[in-house]
Amino acid sequence: MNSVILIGRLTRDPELRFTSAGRAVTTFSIAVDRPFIGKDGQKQTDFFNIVVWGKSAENCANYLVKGRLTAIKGSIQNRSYETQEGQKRYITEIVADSVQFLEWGDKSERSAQGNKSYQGQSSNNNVFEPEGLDSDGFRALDDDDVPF
Amino acid sequence: MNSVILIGRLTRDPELRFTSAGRAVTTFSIAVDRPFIGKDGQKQTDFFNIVVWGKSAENCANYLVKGRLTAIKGSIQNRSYETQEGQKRYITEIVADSVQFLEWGDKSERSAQGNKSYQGQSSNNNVFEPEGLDSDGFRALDDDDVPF
Amino acid sequence: MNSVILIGRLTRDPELRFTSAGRAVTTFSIAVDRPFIGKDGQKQTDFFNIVVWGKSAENCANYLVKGRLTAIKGSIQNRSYETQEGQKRYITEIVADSVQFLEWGDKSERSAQGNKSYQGQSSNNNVFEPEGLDSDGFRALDDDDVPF
Amino acid sequence: MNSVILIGRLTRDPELRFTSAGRAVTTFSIAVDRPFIGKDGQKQTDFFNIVVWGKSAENCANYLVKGRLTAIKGSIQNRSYETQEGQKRYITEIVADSVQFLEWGDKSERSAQGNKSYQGQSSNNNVFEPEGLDSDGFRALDDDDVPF
DNA sequence: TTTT
DNA sequence: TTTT
Repeated sequence: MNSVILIGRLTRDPELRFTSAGRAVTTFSIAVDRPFIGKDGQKQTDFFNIVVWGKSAENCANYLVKGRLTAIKGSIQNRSYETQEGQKRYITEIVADSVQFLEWGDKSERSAQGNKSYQGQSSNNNVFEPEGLDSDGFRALDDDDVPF
Repeated sequence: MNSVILIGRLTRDPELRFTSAGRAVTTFSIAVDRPFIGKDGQKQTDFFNIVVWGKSAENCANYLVKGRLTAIKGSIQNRSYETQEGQKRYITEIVADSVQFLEWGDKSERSAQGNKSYQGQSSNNNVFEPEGLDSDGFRALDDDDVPF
Repeated sequence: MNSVILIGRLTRDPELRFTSAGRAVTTFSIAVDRPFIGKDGQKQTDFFNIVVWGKSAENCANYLVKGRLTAIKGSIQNRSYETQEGQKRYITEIVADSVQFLEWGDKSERSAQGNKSYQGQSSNNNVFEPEGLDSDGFRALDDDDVPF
Repeated sequence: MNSVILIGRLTRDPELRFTSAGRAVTTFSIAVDRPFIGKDGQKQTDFFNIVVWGKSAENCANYLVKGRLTAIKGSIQNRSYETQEGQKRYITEIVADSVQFLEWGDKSERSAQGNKSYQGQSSNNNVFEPEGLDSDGFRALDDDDVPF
Protein backbone atom coordinates (compact mmCIF):
# COMPACT_ATOMS: atom_id res chain seq x y z
CA MET A 1 0.00 0.00 0.00
CA ASN A 2 1.37 3.33 -1.07
CA SER A 3 -1.34 5.90 -1.59
CA VAL A 4 -1.08 9.68 -1.69
CA ILE A 5 -3.68 12.36 -2.25
CA LEU A 6 -2.69 15.98 -2.66
CA ILE A 7 -4.55 19.15 -3.55
CA GLY A 8 -2.45 22.07 -4.71
CA ARG A 9 -1.66 24.63 -7.39
CA LEU A 10 0.79 24.20 -10.27
CA THR A 11 3.95 26.21 -9.74
CA ARG A 12 4.70 26.18 -13.46
CA ASP A 13 3.19 24.99 -16.71
CA PRO A 14 3.31 21.23 -17.16
CA GLU A 15 6.04 19.77 -19.33
CA LEU A 16 5.20 16.94 -21.72
CA ARG A 17 7.79 14.56 -23.14
CA PHE A 18 7.74 11.13 -24.73
CA THR A 19 9.75 8.01 -24.13
CA SER A 20 11.49 6.67 -27.22
CA ALA A 21 8.73 4.09 -27.37
CA GLY A 22 6.24 6.94 -27.69
CA ARG A 23 4.75 6.87 -24.23
CA ALA A 24 3.69 10.31 -22.97
CA VAL A 25 5.00 11.56 -19.63
CA THR A 26 4.14 14.92 -18.12
CA THR A 27 5.89 16.50 -15.15
CA PHE A 28 5.00 19.51 -13.06
CA SER A 29 5.20 20.72 -9.50
CA ILE A 30 2.43 21.68 -7.11
CA ALA A 31 2.34 23.83 -3.99
CA VAL A 32 0.35 22.37 -1.10
CA ASP A 33 -0.40 24.56 1.91
CA ARG A 34 -0.15 23.05 5.35
CA PRO A 35 -3.25 23.43 7.49
CA PHE A 36 -1.50 25.45 10.19
CA ILE A 37 0.73 28.49 10.04
CA GLY A 38 4.30 28.25 11.31
CA LYS A 39 5.49 29.75 14.56
CA ASP A 40 6.95 32.61 12.52
CA GLY A 41 3.38 33.51 11.57
CA GLN A 42 3.98 32.51 7.96
CA LYS A 43 1.91 30.16 5.87
CA GLN A 44 3.78 26.89 5.32
CA THR A 45 3.85 25.25 1.93
CA ASP A 46 5.28 22.02 0.59
CA PHE A 47 6.26 21.56 -3.04
CA PHE A 48 5.95 18.21 -4.77
CA ASN A 49 7.13 16.90 -8.11
CA ILE A 50 4.36 15.16 -10.00
CA VAL A 51 4.84 12.62 -12.78
CA VAL A 52 1.93 11.55 -14.97
CA TRP A 53 1.96 8.88 -17.67
CA GLY A 54 -0.06 8.00 -20.75
CA LYS A 55 -3.38 9.53 -21.72
CA SER A 56 -3.61 11.45 -18.46
CA ALA A 57 -0.20 13.00 -19.22
CA GLU A 58 -1.59 14.40 -22.45
CA ASN A 59 -4.67 15.74 -20.72
CA CYS A 60 -2.54 17.52 -18.15
CA ALA A 61 -0.36 19.05 -20.86
CA ASN A 62 -3.45 20.18 -22.75
CA TYR A 63 -5.55 21.62 -19.97
CA LEU A 64 -3.41 22.53 -16.98
CA VAL A 65 -1.47 25.73 -16.59
CA LYS A 66 0.55 27.36 -13.85
CA GLY A 67 -1.64 28.40 -10.94
CA ARG A 68 -4.47 25.92 -11.48
CA LEU A 69 -5.83 23.95 -8.55
CA THR A 70 -5.66 20.17 -8.97
CA ALA A 71 -6.22 17.02 -6.96
CA ILE A 72 -3.65 14.27 -7.41
CA LYS A 73 -4.05 10.61 -6.50
CA GLY A 74 -1.02 8.37 -6.79
CA SER A 75 1.93 6.93 -4.95
CA ILE A 76 5.22 8.22 -3.59
CA GLN A 77 8.40 6.98 -5.16
CA ASN A 78 12.01 7.61 -4.37
CA ARG A 79 14.91 7.33 -6.74
CA SER A 80 18.53 8.26 -6.62
CA TYR A 81 20.92 9.63 -9.17
CA GLU A 82 24.53 10.72 -9.27
CA THR A 83 25.46 14.37 -9.51
CA GLN A 84 28.16 15.44 -11.92
CA GLU A 85 30.48 15.57 -8.91
CA GLY A 86 29.71 11.92 -8.31
CA GLN A 87 27.49 12.44 -5.27
CA LYS A 88 24.39 10.37 -4.72
CA ARG A 89 21.19 12.39 -4.52
CA TYR A 90 17.78 11.16 -3.47
CA ILE A 91 14.62 12.58 -4.97
CA THR A 92 10.98 11.94 -4.12
CA GLU A 93 8.22 12.10 -6.71
CA ILE A 94 4.50 11.57 -6.75
CA VAL A 95 3.55 9.25 -9.59
CA ALA A 96 -0.05 10.22 -10.29
CA ASP A 97 -2.49 7.65 -11.52
CA SER A 98 -5.28 10.22 -11.52
CA VAL A 99 -5.32 14.00 -11.85
CA GLN A 100 -8.57 15.87 -11.24
CA PHE A 101 -8.89 19.43 -12.48
CA LEU A 102 -10.57 21.58 -9.84
CA GLU A 103 -10.54 24.76 -11.89
CA TRP A 104 -11.26 25.11 -15.56
CA GLY A 105 -10.50 28.12 -17.69
CA ASP A 106 -10.64 28.93 -21.35
CA LYS A 107 -7.44 29.30 -23.27
CA SER A 108 -7.30 33.08 -22.98
CA GLU A 109 -6.80 32.69 -19.26
CA ARG A 110 -3.87 30.40 -19.78
CA SER A 111 -0.41 31.30 -18.57
CA ALA A 112 1.45 33.87 -20.68
CA GLN A 113 4.36 31.48 -20.80
CA GLY A 114 1.95 29.29 -22.66
CA ASN A 115 2.20 25.58 -22.60
CA LYS A 116 5.28 25.56 -24.70
CA SER A 117 6.12 21.98 -24.09
CA TYR A 118 3.13 20.63 -25.95
CA GLN A 119 2.82 21.29 -29.64
CA GLY A 120 1.22 18.21 -31.06
CA GLN A 121 2.03 14.59 -30.52
CA SER A 122 5.70 13.80 -30.21
CA SER A 123 7.49 16.66 -31.90
CA ASN A 124 11.00 15.46 -32.45
CA ASN A 125 13.06 17.61 -30.12
CA ASN A 126 10.79 16.61 -27.34
CA VAL A 127 11.61 12.95 -27.16
CA PHE A 128 12.36 11.71 -23.69
CA GLU A 129 15.44 9.66 -24.45
CA PRO A 130 15.84 6.44 -22.49
CA GLU A 131 19.23 5.80 -20.93
CA GLY A 132 19.87 9.55 -21.08
CA LEU A 133 19.56 11.91 -18.20
CA ASP A 134 17.35 14.94 -18.14
CA SER A 135 18.66 18.39 -17.19
CA ASP A 136 16.66 18.19 -13.96
CA GLY A 137 18.22 14.88 -13.07
CA PHE A 138 15.09 13.17 -14.28
CA ARG A 139 15.88 9.55 -14.84
CA ALA A 140 15.73 8.10 -18.29
CA LEU A 141 12.73 5.85 -18.45
CA ASP A 142 11.56 3.35 -20.87
CA ASP A 143 8.18 1.83 -21.07
CA ASP A 144 8.82 -1.08 -18.79
CA ASP A 145 9.11 1.34 -15.93
CA VAL A 146 5.51 2.37 -16.20
CA PRO A 147 4.24 1.69 -12.72
CA PHE A 148 0.64 0.75 -13.50
CA MET B 1 -5.17 18.19 1.40
CA ASN B 2 -2.04 16.18 1.95
CA SER B 3 -2.80 12.60 2.88
CA VAL B 4 -0.55 9.56 2.68
CA ILE B 5 -1.13 5.95 3.61
CA LEU B 6 1.70 3.44 3.58
CA ILE B 7 2.05 -0.18 4.66
CA GLY B 8 5.57 -1.46 5.16
CA ARG B 9 8.16 -3.04 7.44
CA LEU B 10 10.51 -1.19 9.77
CA THR B 11 14.08 -1.25 8.48
CA ARG B 12 15.44 -0.59 11.97
CA ASP B 13 14.24 -0.17 15.53
CA PRO B 14 12.42 3.09 16.16
CA GLU B 15 14.34 5.91 17.82
CA LEU B 16 12.62 8.00 20.49
CA ARG B 17 13.75 11.46 21.50
CA PHE B 18 12.19 14.42 23.26
CA THR B 19 12.04 18.10 22.50
CA SER B 20 13.36 20.36 25.25
CA ALA B 21 9.73 21.04 26.09
CA GLY B 22 9.30 17.33 26.72
CA ARG B 23 7.37 16.37 23.63
CA ALA B 24 8.10 12.84 22.42
CA VAL B 25 9.17 12.30 18.81
CA THR B 26 9.94 8.90 17.30
CA THR B 27 11.60 8.32 13.94
CA PHE B 28 12.04 5.19 11.91
CA SER B 29 12.11 4.05 8.31
CA ILE B 30 9.86 1.60 6.50
CA ALA B 31 10.29 -0.45 3.35
CA VAL B 32 7.26 -0.44 1.03
CA ASP B 33 7.19 -2.87 -1.87
CA ARG B 34 5.87 -1.66 -5.21
CA PRO B 35 3.08 -3.79 -6.68
CA PHE B 36 5.04 -4.71 -9.81
CA ILE B 37 8.51 -6.06 -10.33
CA GLY B 38 11.03 -4.03 -12.30
CA LYS B 39 12.14 -4.84 -15.81
CA ASP B 40 15.29 -6.34 -14.31
CA GLY B 41 13.05 -8.97 -12.71
CA GLN B 42 13.76 -7.57 -9.25
CA LYS B 43 11.24 -6.57 -6.63
CA GLN B 44 11.12 -2.79 -6.27
CA THR B 45 11.01 -1.17 -2.87
CA ASP B 46 10.74 2.40 -1.64
CA PHE B 47 12.06 3.51 1.73
CA PHE B 48 10.39 6.27 3.69
CA ASN B 49 11.37 8.21 6.78
CA ILE B 50 8.56 8.32 9.32
CA VAL B 51 8.18 10.90 12.09
CA VAL B 52 5.68 10.39 14.90
CA TRP B 53 4.83 12.82 17.69
CA GLY B 54 3.34 12.67 21.16
CA LYS B 55 1.64 9.66 22.71
CA SER B 56 1.80 7.73 19.45
CA ALA B 57 5.58 8.29 19.40
CA GLU B 58 5.86 6.57 22.77
CA ASN B 59 3.69 3.68 21.63
CA CYS B 60 5.86 3.16 18.56
CA ALA B 61 9.02 3.19 20.66
CA ASN B 62 7.47 0.71 23.10
CA TYR B 63 5.96 -1.79 20.71
CA LEU B 64 7.58 -1.59 17.30
CA VAL B 65 10.80 -3.28 16.32
CA LYS B 66 12.76 -3.76 13.13
CA GLY B 67 10.91 -5.97 10.67
CA ARG B 68 7.40 -5.37 11.95
CA LEU B 69 4.62 -4.60 9.49
CA THR B 70 2.82 -1.30 10.11
CA ALA B 71 0.26 0.95 8.46
CA ILE B 72 1.00 4.66 8.52
CA LYS B 73 -1.47 7.48 7.94
CA GLY B 74 -0.12 11.00 7.72
CA SER B 75 1.15 13.67 5.39
CA ILE B 76 4.26 14.25 3.31
CA GLN B 77 6.52 17.09 4.24
CA ASN B 78 9.70 18.43 2.75
CA ARG B 79 12.39 20.30 4.58
CA SER B 80 15.91 21.37 3.85
CA TYR B 81 19.01 21.54 5.99
CA GLU B 82 22.64 22.44 5.53
CA THR B 83 25.33 19.78 5.57
CA GLN B 84 28.48 20.35 7.59
CA GLU B 85 30.12 21.26 4.28
CA GLY B 86 27.51 23.98 3.87
CA GLN B 87 25.50 22.26 1.17
CA LYS B 88 21.73 22.45 1.11
CA ARG B 89 20.00 19.10 1.27
CA TYR B 90 16.31 18.38 0.76
CA ILE B 91 14.60 15.60 2.61
CA THR B 92 11.09 14.20 2.45
CA GLU B 93 9.41 12.75 5.49
CA ILE B 94 6.07 11.24 6.35
CA VAL B 95 4.66 12.86 9.45
CA ALA B 96 2.38 10.16 10.83
CA ASP B 97 -0.74 11.11 12.70
CA SER B 98 -1.64 7.47 13.12
CA VAL B 99 0.41 4.27 13.21
CA GLN B 100 -1.38 0.92 13.19
CA PHE B 101 0.53 -2.18 14.26
CA LEU B 102 -0.26 -5.06 11.90
CA GLU B 103 1.90 -7.59 13.68
CA TRP B 104 2.25 -8.05 17.40
CA GLY B 105 4.91 -10.04 19.15
CA ASP B 106 6.03 -10.54 22.70
CA LYS B 107 9.27 -9.04 23.85
CA SER B 108 11.31 -12.20 23.35
CA GLU B 109 10.69 -11.89 19.64
CA ARG B 110 11.97 -8.37 19.62
CA SER B 111 15.03 -7.36 17.68
CA ALA B 112 18.36 -8.44 19.16
CA GLN B 113 19.51 -4.86 18.86
CA GLY B 114 16.75 -4.17 21.31
CA ASN B 115 14.93 -0.94 21.45
CA LYS B 116 17.90 0.88 22.83
CA SER B 117 16.50 4.30 22.27
CA TYR B 118 13.75 3.94 24.81
CA GLN B 119 14.67 3.47 28.42
CA GLY B 120 11.97 5.27 30.34
CA GLN B 121 10.50 8.69 29.90
CA SER B 122 12.99 11.34 28.95
CA SER B 123 16.32 10.04 30.19
CA ASN B 124 18.62 12.97 30.11
CA ASN B 125 21.06 12.09 27.37
CA ASN B 126 18.15 11.57 25.10
CA VAL B 127 16.82 15.10 24.95
CA PHE B 128 16.11 16.34 21.48
CA GLU B 129 17.68 19.74 21.78
CA PRO B 130 15.88 22.58 19.97
CA GLU B 131 18.04 24.84 17.84
CA GLY B 132 20.60 22.05 17.68
CA LEU B 133 21.03 19.66 14.84
CA ASP B 134 20.78 15.95 15.11
CA SER B 135 23.49 13.63 13.82
CA ASP B 136 21.15 12.50 11.05
CA GLY B 137 20.52 16.04 9.97
CA PHE B 138 17.24 15.93 11.80
CA ARG B 139 16.07 19.47 12.26
CA ALA B 140 15.85 20.94 15.69
CA LEU B 141 12.21 21.19 16.56
CA ASP B 142 10.35 22.83 19.28
CA ASP B 143 6.81 22.30 20.21
CA ASP B 144 5.35 24.99 18.00
CA ASP B 145 6.38 22.93 15.01
CA VAL B 146 3.99 20.18 15.84
CA PRO B 147 2.00 19.91 12.66
CA PHE B 148 -1.39 18.83 14.06
CA MET C 1 -7.39 2.06 9.27
CA ASN C 2 -10.49 3.66 7.87
CA SER C 3 -9.70 6.60 5.64
CA VAL C 4 -11.87 8.25 3.02
CA ILE C 5 -11.25 11.20 0.74
CA LEU C 6 -14.03 12.65 -1.39
CA ILE C 7 -14.33 15.69 -3.61
CA GLY C 8 -17.84 16.79 -4.48
CA ARG C 9 -20.50 19.50 -4.45
CA LEU C 10 -23.01 20.17 -1.67
CA THR C 11 -26.51 19.09 -2.68
CA ARG C 12 -28.05 21.43 -0.09
CA ASP C 13 -27.03 24.00 2.46
CA PRO C 14 -25.31 22.55 5.51
CA GLU C 15 -27.36 22.09 8.66
CA LEU C 16 -25.83 22.95 12.02
CA ARG C 17 -27.10 21.62 15.32
CA PHE C 18 -25.72 21.22 18.82
CA THR C 19 -25.62 18.37 21.28
CA SER C 20 -27.12 19.12 24.66
CA ALA C 21 -23.55 19.48 25.88
CA GLY C 22 -23.06 22.26 23.36
CA ARG C 23 -20.94 20.45 20.82
CA ALA C 24 -21.52 21.63 17.25
CA VAL C 25 -22.39 19.09 14.56
CA THR C 26 -23.03 19.97 10.91
CA THR C 27 -24.52 17.62 8.35
CA PHE C 28 -24.78 17.91 4.60
CA SER C 29 -24.65 15.77 1.51
CA ILE C 30 -22.26 15.88 -1.43
CA ALA C 31 -22.51 14.64 -5.00
CA VAL C 32 -19.37 12.88 -6.27
CA ASP C 33 -19.10 12.07 -9.96
CA ARG C 34 -17.65 8.73 -10.98
CA PRO C 35 -14.75 8.94 -13.43
CA PHE C 36 -16.54 6.97 -16.16
CA ILE C 37 -19.95 7.31 -17.70
CA GLY C 38 -22.43 4.45 -17.42
CA LYS C 39 -23.37 2.14 -20.26
CA ASP C 40 -26.55 4.18 -20.68
CA GLY C 41 -24.32 7.10 -21.65
CA GLN C 42 -25.22 8.97 -18.49
CA LYS C 43 -22.85 10.49 -15.99
CA GLN C 44 -22.82 8.47 -12.77
CA THR C 45 -22.91 10.14 -9.40
CA ASP C 46 -22.78 8.95 -5.82
CA PHE C 47 -24.28 10.90 -2.94
CA PHE C 48 -22.77 10.80 0.52
CA ASN C 49 -23.93 12.04 3.89
CA ILE C 50 -21.25 14.04 5.66
CA VAL C 51 -21.06 14.66 9.40
CA VAL C 52 -18.67 17.26 10.83
CA TRP C 53 -18.02 17.98 14.50
CA GLY C 54 -16.70 20.87 16.59
CA LYS C 55 -15.00 23.96 15.22
CA SER C 56 -14.97 22.57 11.70
CA ALA C 57 -18.75 22.10 11.93
CA GLU C 58 -19.14 25.82 12.61
CA ASN C 59 -16.85 26.73 9.73
CA CYS C 60 -18.87 24.57 7.35
CA ALA C 61 -22.12 26.15 8.51
CA ASN C 62 -20.64 29.61 8.10
CA TYR C 63 -18.95 29.31 4.74
CA LEU C 64 -20.42 26.44 2.74
CA VAL C 65 -23.55 26.62 0.64
CA LYS C 66 -25.35 24.36 -1.76
CA GLY C 67 -23.33 23.80 -4.92
CA ARG C 68 -19.90 24.51 -3.50
CA LEU C 69 -17.01 22.16 -4.28
CA THR C 70 -15.34 20.67 -1.20
CA ALA C 71 -12.75 18.06 -0.31
CA ILE C 72 -13.58 15.83 2.62
CA LYS C 73 -11.14 13.71 4.62
CA GLY C 74 -12.56 11.35 7.21
CA SER C 75 -13.78 7.84 7.84
CA ILE C 76 -16.80 5.77 6.89
CA GLN C 77 -19.17 4.72 9.60
CA ASN C 78 -22.30 2.64 9.59
CA ARG C 79 -25.12 2.87 12.06
CA SER C 80 -28.63 1.57 12.31
CA TYR C 81 -31.82 3.08 13.61
CA GLU C 82 -35.45 2.10 13.89
CA THR C 83 -38.06 3.70 11.70
CA GLN C 84 -41.32 4.84 13.25
CA GLU C 85 -42.85 1.66 11.85
CA GLY C 86 -40.29 -0.29 13.86
CA GLN C 87 -38.10 -1.31 10.94
CA LYS C 88 -34.33 -1.40 11.23
CA ARG C 89 -32.52 0.83 8.76
CA TYR C 90 -28.81 0.95 8.03
CA ILE C 91 -27.13 4.16 7.04
CA THR C 92 -23.58 4.95 6.00
CA GLU C 93 -22.02 8.30 6.79
CA ILE C 94 -18.69 9.97 6.27
CA VAL C 95 -17.45 11.45 9.51
CA ALA C 96 -15.19 14.25 8.33
CA ASP C 97 -12.18 15.22 10.36
CA SER C 98 -11.20 17.81 7.77
CA VAL C 99 -13.19 19.79 5.21
CA GLN C 100 -11.33 21.85 2.62
CA PHE C 101 -13.21 24.54 0.74
CA LEU C 102 -12.25 24.46 -2.94
CA GLU C 103 -14.44 27.38 -3.94
CA TRP C 104 -14.94 30.59 -2.06
CA GLY C 105 -17.61 33.17 -2.64
CA ASP C 106 -18.84 36.22 -0.86
CA LYS C 107 -22.16 36.14 0.88
CA SER C 108 -24.10 37.67 -2.00
CA GLU C 109 -23.36 34.58 -4.02
CA ARG C 110 -24.73 32.36 -1.33
CA SER C 111 -27.73 30.14 -1.87
CA ALA C 112 -31.08 31.92 -1.94
CA GLN C 113 -32.31 29.44 0.64
CA GLY C 114 -29.67 31.01 2.81
CA ASN C 115 -27.96 29.13 5.53
CA LYS C 116 -31.00 29.07 7.69
CA SER C 117 -29.68 26.54 10.10
CA TYR C 118 -27.03 28.78 11.58
CA GLN C 119 -28.10 31.84 13.47
CA GLY C 120 -25.52 32.27 16.18
CA GLN C 121 -24.17 29.84 18.72
CA SER C 122 -26.73 27.45 20.07
CA SER C 123 -30.04 29.23 19.58
CA ASN C 124 -32.51 27.33 21.64
CA ASN C 125 -34.74 25.73 19.05
CA ASN C 126 -31.68 24.34 17.42
CA VAL C 127 -30.44 22.09 20.16
CA PHE C 128 -29.61 18.60 19.04
CA GLU C 129 -31.29 16.70 21.83
CA PRO C 130 -29.47 13.60 23.03
CA GLU C 131 -31.59 10.49 23.42
CA GLY C 132 -34.06 12.07 20.99
CA LEU C 133 -34.27 11.22 17.34
CA ASP C 134 -33.92 13.69 14.56
CA SER C 135 -36.51 14.01 11.81
CA ASP C 136 -34.01 12.58 9.35
CA GLY C 137 -33.39 9.56 11.53
CA PHE C 138 -30.20 11.17 12.75
CA ARG C 139 -29.16 9.44 15.90
CA ALA C 140 -29.16 11.32 19.14
CA LEU C 141 -25.57 11.84 20.09
CA ASP C 142 -23.87 12.99 23.14
CA ASP C 143 -20.35 14.12 23.44
CA ASP C 144 -18.87 10.77 24.29
CA ASP C 145 -19.67 9.63 20.79
CA VAL C 146 -17.26 12.04 19.24
CA PRO C 147 -15.05 9.75 17.20
CA PHE C 148 -11.78 11.67 17.36
CA MET D 1 -12.07 11.96 -6.22
CA ASN D 2 -13.46 9.04 -4.29
CA SER D 3 -10.78 7.13 -2.46
CA VAL D 4 -11.12 4.73 0.46
CA ILE D 5 -8.57 2.70 2.36
CA LEU D 6 -9.63 0.14 4.93
CA ILE D 7 -7.79 -2.46 6.97
CA GLY D 8 -9.90 -5.19 8.48
CA ARG D 9 -10.62 -8.90 8.83
CA LEU D 10 -12.93 -10.96 6.63
CA THR D 11 -16.17 -11.84 8.39
CA ARG D 12 -16.73 -14.80 6.06
CA ASP D 13 -15.03 -16.59 3.20
CA PRO D 14 -15.06 -14.66 -0.05
CA GLU D 15 -17.66 -15.55 -2.65
CA LEU D 16 -16.65 -15.69 -6.31
CA ARG D 17 -19.11 -15.43 -9.18
CA PHE D 18 -18.92 -14.56 -12.84
CA THR D 19 -20.88 -12.24 -15.06
CA SER D 20 -22.45 -13.87 -18.09
CA ALA D 21 -19.60 -12.38 -20.08
CA GLY D 22 -17.19 -14.32 -17.89
CA ARG D 23 -15.85 -11.52 -15.76
CA ALA D 24 -14.94 -12.59 -12.23
CA VAL D 25 -16.43 -10.74 -9.27
CA THR D 26 -15.71 -11.59 -5.64
CA THR D 27 -17.64 -10.25 -2.67
CA PHE D 28 -16.90 -10.42 1.03
CA SER D 29 -17.29 -8.34 4.14
CA ILE D 30 -14.65 -6.98 6.50
CA ALA D 31 -14.77 -5.82 10.10
CA VAL D 32 -12.87 -2.60 10.80
CA ASP D 33 -12.32 -1.56 14.39
CA ARG D 34 -12.69 2.10 15.30
CA PRO D 35 -9.69 3.62 17.06
CA PHE D 36 -11.63 4.48 20.20
CA ILE D 37 -13.91 2.46 22.41
CA GLY D 38 -17.52 3.53 22.83
CA LYS D 39 -18.93 5.15 25.93
CA ASP D 40 -20.34 1.75 26.90
CA GLY D 41 -16.74 0.54 27.19
CA GLN D 42 -17.15 -1.71 24.17
CA LYS D 43 -14.94 -1.89 21.13
CA GLN D 44 -16.70 -0.36 18.12
CA THR D 45 -16.58 -2.04 14.75
CA ASP D 46 -17.88 -1.16 11.31
CA PHE D 47 -18.67 -3.77 8.68
CA PHE D 48 -18.21 -3.09 5.01
CA ASN D 49 -19.21 -4.95 1.88
CA ILE D 50 -16.31 -5.32 -0.52
CA VAL D 51 -16.61 -5.97 -4.25
CA VAL D 52 -13.57 -6.98 -6.30
CA TRP D 53 -13.41 -7.48 -10.07
CA GLY D 54 -11.22 -9.32 -12.53
CA LYS D 55 -7.90 -10.96 -11.75
CA SER D 56 -7.88 -9.55 -8.25
CA ALA D 57 -11.28 -11.18 -7.64
CA GLU D 58 -9.78 -14.55 -8.46
CA ASN D 59 -6.80 -13.93 -6.19
CA CYS D 60 -9.09 -13.04 -3.31
CA ALA D 61 -11.16 -16.16 -3.85
CA ASN D 62 -8.03 -18.28 -3.99
CA TYR D 63 -6.09 -16.92 -1.05
CA LEU D 64 -8.38 -15.16 1.39
CA VAL D 65 -10.42 -16.85 4.08
CA LYS D 66 -12.59 -15.74 6.95
CA GLY D 67 -10.56 -14.01 9.64
CA ARG D 68 -7.66 -12.86 7.48
CA LEU D 69 -6.39 -9.31 7.79
CA THR D 70 -6.46 -7.34 4.52
CA ALA D 71 -5.91 -3.81 3.29
CA ILE D 72 -8.41 -2.55 0.73
CA LYS D 73 -7.97 0.41 -1.60
CA GLY D 74 -10.92 1.49 -3.69
CA SER D 75 -13.93 3.77 -3.84
CA ILE D 76 -17.30 3.97 -2.13
CA GLN D 77 -20.37 3.43 -4.22
CA ASN D 78 -24.03 3.57 -3.41
CA ARG D 79 -26.78 1.81 -5.21
CA SER D 80 -30.45 1.25 -4.57
CA TYR D 81 -32.75 -1.65 -5.16
CA GLU D 82 -36.38 -2.45 -4.52
CA THR D 83 -37.39 -4.90 -1.82
CA GLN D 84 -40.00 -7.54 -2.57
CA GLU D 85 -42.47 -5.31 -0.73
CA GLY D 86 -41.63 -2.57 -3.20
CA GLN D 87 -39.56 -0.45 -0.85
CA LYS D 88 -36.44 1.32 -2.00
CA ARG D 89 -33.30 0.31 -0.17
CA TYR D 90 -29.90 1.98 -0.33
CA ILE D 91 -26.72 0.02 0.03
CA THR D 92 -23.12 1.16 0.22
CA GLU D 93 -20.24 -0.93 -1.11
CA ILE D 94 -16.51 -0.56 -1.39
CA VAL D 95 -15.38 -1.36 -4.91
CA ALA D 96 -11.78 -2.44 -4.40
CA ASP D 97 -9.22 -1.77 -7.07
CA SER D 98 -6.49 -3.27 -4.92
CA VAL D 99 -6.52 -5.85 -2.11
CA GLN D 100 -3.36 -6.43 -0.13
CA PHE D 101 -3.06 -9.59 1.95
CA LEU D 102 -1.55 -8.78 5.33
CA GLU D 103 -1.56 -12.33 6.60
CA TRP D 104 -0.69 -15.44 4.66
CA GLY D 105 -1.41 -18.97 5.67
CA ASP D 106 -1.13 -22.37 4.11
CA LYS D 107 -4.25 -24.18 3.08
CA SER D 108 -4.47 -26.31 6.23
CA GLU D 109 -5.13 -23.15 8.18
CA ARG D 110 -7.98 -22.22 5.94
CA SER D 111 -11.51 -21.90 7.21
CA ALA D 112 -13.35 -25.17 7.85
CA GLN D 113 -16.18 -23.86 5.70
CA GLY D 114 -13.62 -23.94 2.96
CA ASN D 115 -13.76 -21.63 0.05
CA LYS D 116 -16.74 -23.34 -1.39
CA SER D 117 -17.54 -20.67 -3.87
CA TYR D 118 -14.46 -21.27 -5.97
CA GLN D 119 -14.04 -24.58 -7.69
CA GLY D 120 -12.38 -23.76 -10.94
CA GLN D 121 -13.16 -21.13 -13.50
CA SER D 122 -16.83 -20.47 -14.02
CA SER D 123 -18.57 -23.63 -12.87
CA ASN D 124 -22.01 -23.42 -14.28
CA ASN D 125 -24.21 -22.99 -11.24
CA ASN D 126 -22.06 -20.11 -10.22
CA VAL D 127 -22.75 -17.75 -13.08
CA PHE D 128 -23.66 -14.27 -11.99
CA GLU D 129 -26.64 -13.70 -14.22
CA PRO D 130 -27.05 -10.19 -15.61
CA GLU D 131 -30.49 -8.65 -15.37
CA GLY D 132 -31.20 -11.08 -12.54
CA LEU D 133 -31.08 -10.20 -8.89
CA ASP D 134 -28.92 -11.91 -6.36
CA SER D 135 -30.34 -13.32 -3.12
CA ASP D 136 -28.48 -10.61 -1.21
CA GLY D 137 -30.01 -7.89 -3.35
CA PHE D 138 -26.77 -7.74 -5.29
CA ARG D 139 -27.46 -6.01 -8.55
CA ALA D 140 -27.10 -7.87 -11.79
CA LEU D 141 -24.03 -6.53 -13.50
CA ASP D 142 -22.64 -6.86 -16.90
CA ASP D 143 -19.23 -5.98 -18.03
CA ASP D 144 -19.93 -2.42 -18.99
CA ASP D 145 -20.43 -1.67 -15.33
CA VAL D 146 -16.84 -2.38 -14.49
CA PRO D 147 -15.79 0.83 -12.82
CA PHE D 148 -12.11 0.96 -13.84
C1' DT E 1 -34.49 13.21 -1.10
C1' DT E 2 -29.84 15.21 -4.66
C1' DT E 3 -24.84 19.13 -6.94
C1' DT E 4 -22.20 21.93 -11.49
C1' DT F 1 22.00 3.75 5.23
C1' DT F 2 17.57 -0.40 4.37
C1' DT F 3 12.62 -4.68 5.82
C1' DT F 4 10.11 -10.03 5.13
